[in-house]
Parts: sequence; structure tokens; C-alpha cells
Amino acid sequence: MAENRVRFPRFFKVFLAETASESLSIPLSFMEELADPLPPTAKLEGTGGRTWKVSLSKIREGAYFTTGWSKFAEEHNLQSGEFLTFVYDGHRTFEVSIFGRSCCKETRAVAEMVELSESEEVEEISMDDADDALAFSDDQEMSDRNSNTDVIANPSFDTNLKSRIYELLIPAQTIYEHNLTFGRTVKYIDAEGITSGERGKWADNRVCFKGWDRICRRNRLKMNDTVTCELLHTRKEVHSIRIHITRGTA
DNA sequence: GGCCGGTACATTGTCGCCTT
DNA sequence: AAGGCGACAATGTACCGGCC
Repeated sequence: MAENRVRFPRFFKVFLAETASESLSIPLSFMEELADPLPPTAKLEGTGGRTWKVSLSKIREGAYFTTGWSKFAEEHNLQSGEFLTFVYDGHRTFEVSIFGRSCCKETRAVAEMVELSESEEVEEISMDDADDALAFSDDQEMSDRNSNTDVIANPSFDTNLKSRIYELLIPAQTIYEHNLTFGRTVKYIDAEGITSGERGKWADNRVCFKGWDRICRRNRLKMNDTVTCELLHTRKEVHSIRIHITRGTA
């Protein structure tokens, strides 16, 4: 199935208007995939088949899409909380896919009208970029093939800032409900990029992951903020946790 | 026989203490 | 300061007995 395809390096970001409308940071862990020195520009290939030229800037140790990014964001009508995947061809082109809040891949800023049968479009979601970044649960995948309802495809749970900030506890109920398994590490994905955490060892086999303090700190979490942790998995094995933060009002 | 309330036990979430 | 792990409180569930 997917194993025969060329595996280009890829990363994904959650778009937040307040931090990413003018520029977008490229995850530090992705820097090793980029040429050194950094090329001055890159090409973004949108979901509608058009391309945008953007500047690549190195700020401190990180790289950013700068000039041209805001135009891309505007023309794709990017909204906070939407999920973007970037597939890098190894030269200068990033193929960008947009997953709206329905968790389905969306086509925006089209170059021309292209007739796409429903089955083709869904196939693209499940076979292409989504297989690494977004893993749909078996049940949800089936339902998404038949409808485009506004539901969250991946298991998720809510948490908030605890006194024990360096561990993230995965609720047993969530694990049980979705029959999930976990490896030795998990990737945390938030608006700032990707970081990873190792699994903690608890006597009663409950599941918790370290490195959560980095997420708490870089997102400046407060006690009244709600953090929705979306569990991205492949065949029920969770490989990443996507972080959505709802700021409290108190 | 079916329903309801009380109790016991199991499970889970959080926190504190000790070690590194 | 960070991490490991146990203690304990809170919550959920199963079981049992009494009543209608």
C-alpha cells in the first residue's frame, strides 16, 4: 500500500492566527532536512493546485516562512486551529495540505475547477499525506468515507495545567474506549512545532509521558486554560499527540 | 420477578515524598 | 530541578438484600 511510495520528509503545524498570520515557524527538528545554507525562497504548492513563492528566513536557530506566507494564509482562508501538513520535495517545494476542523483534507484556492468524484477525494485523504500525520480510527475512517460530517476523527481528551507539569497522564478511559496502544515515545505537536516525550513507568501500568513541561512552558499554559490532546495513531498505536489550547477567561 | 438503595470492591486521578 | 513511584482520595461498578 503506502510502503511503495517515495517518502518525502514532512512536518505539520496547527495554524494559529495570532502567531502565524504573518510568518510560520518550521519545526526545529525539521531543520536537518533543509539545505544549509537555507535557500532564500521556497515554493508552496496549495491544495488547489496553485503555487506561492515565499521567503525563507533563518531567525536564531529556527527557519520561518516569511514574505508571501501571509498571502498564502489569506488566500487559503486559514483559520485558527486548522491543521497543515508540509511535504518537502528535498529542493524548494513544499506541498501543503489543509485539514479543517472537520479533520478532513480541504481543497482551497483552486486554480481551476476540477471534477473529483467523492471516492477519489476520500482516497486521497486516507492514502496520501494523512497516513503519517493523521491516522483515522477504523470506525471513523469508515464513517468519513460515507459522509463529511463535522466530527473529530481521532481520540482526544481534555486536560489542563497540573502541578506535575512534566508528565502527561493519558486517561485510562480514553485508552480503553479506543483500544489504544503506546510506544516508548510520543511526539507532542503544537503551534510551535514538534517535540517528543518518553513514556513514564508507573507501577500499575497506567500511561504517562514525560516532556510535557516543554509544552506547558512554551505555550505559557495557565491553570484556567483547557488543553485538548488529540491522539494521532496508526492502527491504534499512538505516535503523536496534537495539542489544542483553549485559553481560559479568568 | 423487578426495582431500588446500600455496601463493598475496583479503578482512576492527583499529589507528596524520596532519589538521582 | 527532574523523575520514579507509592499513598490516598475520589469515582465508578458490581453485588446483595429488602421492598413492592
